[in-house]
Amino acid sequence: MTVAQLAKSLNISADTVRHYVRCGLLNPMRNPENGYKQFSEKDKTRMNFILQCKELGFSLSDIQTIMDESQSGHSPCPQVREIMTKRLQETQEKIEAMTKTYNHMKNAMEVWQHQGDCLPTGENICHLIEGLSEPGAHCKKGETS
Amino acid sequence: MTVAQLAKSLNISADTVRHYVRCGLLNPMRNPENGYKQFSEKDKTRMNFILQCKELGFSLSDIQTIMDESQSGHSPCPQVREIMTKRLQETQEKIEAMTKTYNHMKNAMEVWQHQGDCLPTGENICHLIEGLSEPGAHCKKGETS
DNA sequence: GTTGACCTGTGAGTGGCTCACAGGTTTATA
DNA sequence: TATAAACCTGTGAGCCACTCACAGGTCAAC
Repeated sequence: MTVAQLAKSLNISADTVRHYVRCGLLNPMRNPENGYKQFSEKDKTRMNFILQCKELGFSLSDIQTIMDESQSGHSPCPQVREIMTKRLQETQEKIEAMTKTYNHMKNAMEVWQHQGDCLPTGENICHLIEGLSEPGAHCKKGETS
Repeated sequence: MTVAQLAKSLNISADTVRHYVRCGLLNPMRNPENGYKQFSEKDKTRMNFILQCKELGFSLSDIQTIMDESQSGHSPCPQVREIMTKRLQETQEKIEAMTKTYNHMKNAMEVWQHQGDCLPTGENICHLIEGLSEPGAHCKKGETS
């Protein structure tokens, strides 16, 4: 299989395949005639594993770690559990942070619905944004449209 | 104000301040004696604006765009609304994607509680992970600990 | 044999920091 | 006044997971 064939069969981009090869997650043979990467069924299985791991929130280097451990004959399971615990918490924190931002955004959009646009003065950059933290300061006069 | 003083007064890292300067979001004077960055009160106000924008989900280049528009005497408000609409949707999509991943992770952790660790065979890498998508395949024998 | 579509590998760019590091500056002590 | 230690500076490079750009190679149809 070439890069494009493997990519298509797994519904990912050829660039992604190349990226994983460059990272060392995959080590395909080379076609001696033209130097192109040549993937075996085993490579495809490996790629599938990588994709499954990604869905589970593992980073590429996590995946490398797991595969290395397995390759060297040890059980990767304890590491898998440990890494997952870490990633689970990180993901939770990220979601919380993003949700907080999202709520700020939503709130801003609502407030802005009732405000017109303003021309900048030397003192401020955008009334909409600056007004949010100083409730009394948002645009009352000088509205332009 | 030096980098460290500005950073401390706004509770951000000195590296972040330097980063914004490198990006062109801030253009502090230089102390002619030693070439150090020298921030004015106006720079601090500007930095405050940047931080507010970040909380609202704007990217650094969004912020640059907004400040440029304002600086050139035009109202940045229409752009602010437009960019925000885009970022709001992006943020929602990101949260949804992360939540999906999070649920996968949670589910995996639960399933794994009832499974032992396995030694890798030539055929697989980690039963825990591979077992998730092939419900019948997860580790039943050969458990090691 | 030649056109043109497609594919290849590699280098570089993205965002938003964060770290490393050599050297300059400031402060405390001798 | 000398010197040592602590701290601060600017800049370069690295992080992650791709994605894009691009010059050149390959292949099928005519």
